[in-house]
Amino acid sequence: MSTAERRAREKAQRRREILDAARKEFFEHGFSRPTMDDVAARAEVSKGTIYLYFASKEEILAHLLLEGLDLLLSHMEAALAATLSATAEAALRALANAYLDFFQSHPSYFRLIMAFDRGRFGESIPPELFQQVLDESLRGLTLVARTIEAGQASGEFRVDDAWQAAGSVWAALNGVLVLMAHPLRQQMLKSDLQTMFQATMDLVLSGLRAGTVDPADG
Amino acid sequence: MSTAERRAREKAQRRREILDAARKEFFEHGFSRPTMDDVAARAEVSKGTIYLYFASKEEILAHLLLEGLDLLLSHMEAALAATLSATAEAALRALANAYLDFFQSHPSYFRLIMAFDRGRFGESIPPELFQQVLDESLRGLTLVARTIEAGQASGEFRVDDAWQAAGSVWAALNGVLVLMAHPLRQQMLKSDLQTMFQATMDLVLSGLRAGTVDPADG
DNA sequence: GGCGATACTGAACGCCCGGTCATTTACTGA
DNA sequence: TCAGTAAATGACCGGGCGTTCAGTATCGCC
Repeated sequence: MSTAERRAREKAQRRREILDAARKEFFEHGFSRPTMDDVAARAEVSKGTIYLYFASKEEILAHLLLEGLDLLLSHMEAALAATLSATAEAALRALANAYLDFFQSHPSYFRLIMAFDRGRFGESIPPELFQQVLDESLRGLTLVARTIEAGQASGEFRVDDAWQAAGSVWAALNGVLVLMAHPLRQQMLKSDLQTMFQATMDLVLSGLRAGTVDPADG
Repeated sequence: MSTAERRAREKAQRRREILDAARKEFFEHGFSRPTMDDVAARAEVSKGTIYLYFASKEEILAHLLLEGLDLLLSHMEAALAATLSATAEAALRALANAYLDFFQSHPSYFRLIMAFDRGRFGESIPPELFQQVLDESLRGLTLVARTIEAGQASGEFRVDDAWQAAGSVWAALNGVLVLMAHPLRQQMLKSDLQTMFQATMDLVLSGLRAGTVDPADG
C-alpha cells in the first residue's frame, strides 16, 4: 500500500520538477522561444517524459498562467484583508498597489496573463483549464467592484454602476502597466512607472469621488 | 528619359501591390500565420520578387505599422481641427472618439500597433523605420498633452503635469480598448465597448476637472 | 539584330520543432 | 529469481518556412 503512495508522491514531484523547469525556461527566454527539448534538458528528463505529464506545450503554459493568477489574487486578497475597516478609497489604493507590486515582483507572470488576454491560447487548451482562468479573472474584478460598491454605500464614491467603474479602474491601471512596461515610454513621458501609476490612480480616484453624473453639481 | 520615369512608376506600383497583398493576408489571418509564399501568391509574383522590394517579412510589417500610425494620427488631427475653438474637454472627447473610431474601423492596424508596443519587432527592422514609428507615437501623445495644457490654461482642468495626465488618459483609453477587445470581457462586465469607453472617458474627465491636488478642496 | 541591363522566377537550402512510439530500464511482489 | 508493470527514453516523423541565387525572360537602345 505504501508503495503506491510513494509512487504517487514521486509522480507529483516529477510533475512539479517539469513545471519548475518550464517556468524557468519560459520566464528567462519568453513564451515562444524555448523548445520542448530545452524544457526537458532543464528538467533533466527526456522530451518523451514531459508528455507523460502534460498533453502539450500550451497546456504547460496554461498551468503557469493559473499559477500567476492565483498569485495575483492572493496578493489582492491579502491587501484587502489588511484594510477591512478602512475607507473605500484606502482599500482601492491597497488593491491597486497590490497589482503594481505583482507587476514589479513577477513581470513574467504579468506578461503571461496579458498574453492569454490577447488570445495566445484559448484554443488548444482543455476547456476546463480555460474556465478556471476565466473564473480567477472574474474573481479579481469582483474584488474591485465590491470595493467600489462599499464606497458607493458610504457615499465616498458617486458612480451609478460599480461594475462599470471597476472595469474603468482596471482598464486604466492595466493600461499604465502595459504602457510603461517599455523603457522608451518612460523616456517619452519623462516619468517612471511608479509615478505614472500613482498619478493615474489619483486621477481615477478623483473621478470616482466627483462622480460622473451631473458634472457641475454635487 | 521618359522610359526611366515609367520604370520608376512601375517599380513603385509593384511595391504597392506587394504591400497591398501583404496587408490583406496579415489582416485576414494574423501577423504570424501567413507565409511569404502566401503573400507572393496573393500579389501574383514569385517569392523571390518580394525580396527585391523588401528586405524581410518583418520589414513589410513595419511598413504596415507605419501606415496604421499615419492613419491614426490623421484621424486624431482631423478631430482636433474640427474642435479648434471648443472647450478643452470637447477637444479631448473628440480625440478620444477618434481613437475609438480608429479601433473600430481598423482593428487590425490597432492590433499591429499593440504588437509593436509589446516589442514584437524592435530588433530586426531598420533603425530608421523604428525611429519613425517612435516619432509618430510621440506626435499622438503630444496632441493629447497639448489639449490638456489648453485645459490647464483655461482653468478647465486642475492638473500639475499635463504630460503626466496625458499619459494617464492615453493609458486608460488604451486599456479599455485592450480589455474590451475580448467578447468574454463584455460578458463579464455586462456592457459593450462603446459604453465602457464612454464611462471611462467620463471618469477620467471628471478627474481632470476635479484635479488631483488637494482632494477635499477647490 | 543583338547586347547589356533590369526584373523576375522558383527550386533548393538550412534550419527549426512539437509530438510519437518502439524499445529499454527500473522496480516490485510473489 | 523472474515475470509483470510502470516509467522513461530519444530517434524519428511529418511538417513548416524565411531567405537565397543561378538561371530565365523582358526591355530598350545602338
